[in-house]
Amino acid sequence: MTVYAGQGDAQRSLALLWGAPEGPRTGRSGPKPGLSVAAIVSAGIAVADAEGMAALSMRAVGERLGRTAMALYTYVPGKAELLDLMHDRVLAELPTGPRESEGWREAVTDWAEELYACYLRHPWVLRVSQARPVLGPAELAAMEALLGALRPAGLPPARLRGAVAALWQFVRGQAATAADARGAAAATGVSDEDWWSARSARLAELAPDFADRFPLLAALQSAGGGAPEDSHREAFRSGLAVLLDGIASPPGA
Amino acid sequence: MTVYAGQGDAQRSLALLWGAPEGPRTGRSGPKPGLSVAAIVSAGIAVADAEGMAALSMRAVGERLGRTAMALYTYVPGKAELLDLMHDRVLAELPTGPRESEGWREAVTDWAEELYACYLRHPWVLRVSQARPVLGPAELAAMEALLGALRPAGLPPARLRGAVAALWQFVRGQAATAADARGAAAATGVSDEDWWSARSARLAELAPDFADRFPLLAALQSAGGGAPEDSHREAFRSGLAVLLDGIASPPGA
DNA sequence: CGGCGATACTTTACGCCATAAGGAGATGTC
DNA sequence: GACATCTCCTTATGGCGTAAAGTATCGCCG
Repeated sequence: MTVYAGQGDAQRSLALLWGAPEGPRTGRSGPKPGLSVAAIVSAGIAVADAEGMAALSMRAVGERLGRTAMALYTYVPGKAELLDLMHDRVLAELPTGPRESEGWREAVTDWAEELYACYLRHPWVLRVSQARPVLGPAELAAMEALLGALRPAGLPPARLRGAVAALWQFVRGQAATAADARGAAAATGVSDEDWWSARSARLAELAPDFADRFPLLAALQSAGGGAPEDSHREAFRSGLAVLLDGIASPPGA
Repeated sequence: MTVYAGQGDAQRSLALLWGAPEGPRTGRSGPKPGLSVAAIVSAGIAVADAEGMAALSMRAVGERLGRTAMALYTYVPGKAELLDLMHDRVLAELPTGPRESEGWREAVTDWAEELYACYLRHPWVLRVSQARPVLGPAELAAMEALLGALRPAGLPPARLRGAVAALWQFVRGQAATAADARGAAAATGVSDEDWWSARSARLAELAPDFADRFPLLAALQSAGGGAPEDSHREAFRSGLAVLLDGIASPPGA
């Protein structure tokens, strides 16, 4: 199941994302906190990485910390805000420093590869809604890094915005496809290759007129390409190439 | 929340998607069926359109048909398969006939606009997983239509695959962004514009060093662009332009 | 025409989920 | 020592998908 983030209390999420790193807490009564927002976020990521988004429940996170689900509500307003925090923590894995690439093509390619790999490490992030982003520091840093990589291309603002959108959506979408395929393979024990051939066989059975109804599709399918085992990477590379060429070329028609 | 589709019994889904259009049912005993797969799919789409993916439950669909949730299981193996059917039914709204466009750029633009509009009509479709696609007839037809539009560009197979992937992911991603923004606006009563300005103000408060930490982002933000009220369409258009230019240009570096 | 098997649909039940409400125990300040 | 404050718990509510089993309705065959 997909999960909306950014649907919680945005103000609270923002404050937690950018908030002070938990001062020394002087002059407050009551028992010492046994948990922390950071620990809860880590536990949430651990659960989601291990069991997937569907298994991410407040109970599961609490259990991993030796608490009940309700204990978390002392630190975090609710599940939606926790997701916002988890999202930004994951994006913080991306490098932000200046790049040593030779040109903007390489720099953008590096950026895309890093993001793609990050998404594959944490596939559940792809189930987090992207509109009305929560604008955590890591997300903004990733954006800034992409803008830095694209700078030498010298695009005007409108086109730059388009390029950024197209690149991010593409990486995200391809990562989602690859991640889902990997997840399905793991869940069912059927390799991607086997799954596709089984599906194709069944389809040929149900729609014997396939090649007539979808001639271009059939032609493309039979026009072999890269080895099937890395078809996801192949699609990623060739799609990215199209995007880079588009960025490099002067605006057309 | 996002929902996996294609996670149900793929064989059953395929059969239902491609299956015979319900023969006259001769020589069968028992009460006459009061429902049909098609009616259930329609009801599901109606519920999802009206209330969103999160509100799509077997109970809700059954209720709309004057039945209980369990009545649906006579016709459909489960919720996952129902989602597969709903997905393909929605894509069947797309035009498939030959286009009267003047060139491939226009043809591809038309295709992208149609798909974008379709996603916005049924935003919940964007919460359906895309890997291991169920390969319903409508989805294949949409693919075939895109290939037809791209044909005059004369791309070699590998690049064609890349272009298709990049285009589809881009449209899907942009539609998701726009749809989420619209949904959030409807749910909260806060316009996109107001939301962004409120968010920006809060952000400036929490991160006063914003312009120092993210100079390129700040610059891009202040470099005004299209009117804010159609910023989603603007991003869609300029991103698509980059993609089309990339498809038009010869493979680079 | 009687009865029987197949089918449509229902009720009930199970184990999940997020979280509201309220209580118990620990810790600090006065 | 009294009290306020804070952490964490137990309990409860109303949802979910769907397994299991029961009931009602129909068509066929004897």
